[in-house]
Amino acid sequence: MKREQLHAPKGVSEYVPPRSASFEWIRDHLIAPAKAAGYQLMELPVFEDTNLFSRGVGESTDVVSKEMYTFEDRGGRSITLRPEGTAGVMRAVIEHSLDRGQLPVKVFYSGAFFRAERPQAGRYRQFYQVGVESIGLDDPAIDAEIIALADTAFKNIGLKKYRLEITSLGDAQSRAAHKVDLVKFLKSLDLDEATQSRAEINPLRLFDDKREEVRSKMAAAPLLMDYLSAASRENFAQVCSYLDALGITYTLNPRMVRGLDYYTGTTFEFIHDDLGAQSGIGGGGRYDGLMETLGGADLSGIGFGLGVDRILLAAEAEGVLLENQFASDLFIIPLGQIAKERALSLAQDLRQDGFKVEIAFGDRALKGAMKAADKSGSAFAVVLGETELSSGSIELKRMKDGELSSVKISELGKALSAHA
RNA sequence: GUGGGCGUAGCUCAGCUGGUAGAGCACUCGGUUGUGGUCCGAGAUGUCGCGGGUUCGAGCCCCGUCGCUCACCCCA
Repeated sequence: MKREQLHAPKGVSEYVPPRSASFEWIRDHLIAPAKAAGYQLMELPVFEDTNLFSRGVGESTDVVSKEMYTFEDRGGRSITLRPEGTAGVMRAVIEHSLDRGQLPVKVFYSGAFFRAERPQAGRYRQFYQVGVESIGLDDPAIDAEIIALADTAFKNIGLKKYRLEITSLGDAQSRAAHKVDLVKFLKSLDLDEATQSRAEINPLRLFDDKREEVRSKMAAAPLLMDYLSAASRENFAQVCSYLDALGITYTLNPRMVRGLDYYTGTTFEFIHDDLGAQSGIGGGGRYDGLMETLGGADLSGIGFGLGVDRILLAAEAEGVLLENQFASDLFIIPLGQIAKERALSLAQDLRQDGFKVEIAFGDRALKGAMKAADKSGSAFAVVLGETELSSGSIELKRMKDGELSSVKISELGKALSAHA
């Protein structure tokens, strides 16, 4: 009986060798700067109570209103696969009273997120994000540090063709004042039905409409930037001057819109130029009311989410991933049973010393095994047979030029570091 | 959710106005005895996405369906 070929669900991103090594490398580099700055891991569930997102992210967002994977579990509870990370982090911070300790609470996370969207280049139904959050203190210096964490990660990866856009969404009064004028302005516009209803849900959304006819109409729209209260303005100026001091280049984009409702104050986005329509590789901002909304103390926080899938795409587009970055140091080719036994323990010893060591398995002809060593990209190869076992010395072959050097088997480790 | 493009070996693709499949790369083995990358030879691999229709006959035509892809929307 023939079985149907099984496929991964539509639109998920998955990584298998050899590309999985690049994925892992990118993800680790995204996390590293946060770790170096004292941020600690949050390992949270991928599914949560649906209310967490409808309350936290906002009912008016597309993410909540039409992109969530929501289902009922066996106990009749409404469960949702996490579409973003911040809400879950806040829930956990409140639940474990982390905010009762020293502030800010500094955490990072890494994992899969889910959104039921139509897949496209750089947009997946299951995707990966690395996020960082600093909760409990409203200090412009933290805003700058958070932004710098992402920027440093991109620089360390070797990305060049990305840019940072920032703006301030101000405080509640700033936004309220602006909204009145914006709504008035939008009413004067002749918009199609779909756009009109979008405007009703969240008038700010019209600022990032890509259609030319909408963009030209929006050119004269009142900007939130111009409605900032004195305090908000001062706060944002501080953030900018810290960024200047850090040597981080950015452009002000007063028309920037984020898709999650909880953002306030400093808000930013990293955009990559080689990516097509889904060009945002990361974004975030401050969220003043989120924690209180979720039943916690009235504390402010700031954080970001970085799209690992998209950043991998960007790194590949820029060609910054080195080909043999992940290859082994040594490839051992044993000849015969006894040699195989010795190869196993030799490999184990060398691995203990920190070398990446592979063994040629399955009795292939020497030529074939050598070919496998070549394909593996390993820096060195050795053939371990009767001669070597009895003499105790072995020919260490440097693969890039074929140069052979005779070394004692017991000193292979030394030789590897010396010849590298 | 809306619209465009595409679905032929693991990958990239070719396949003339319909006559039941090919190339390159990759893979395996070999070119005499224990050393890869070049070269030469041999070999393995496809329900031509799936279902139906037209036809003596369909990978090529028609319908449907699924999938992939790009854009809108949305966002990481």
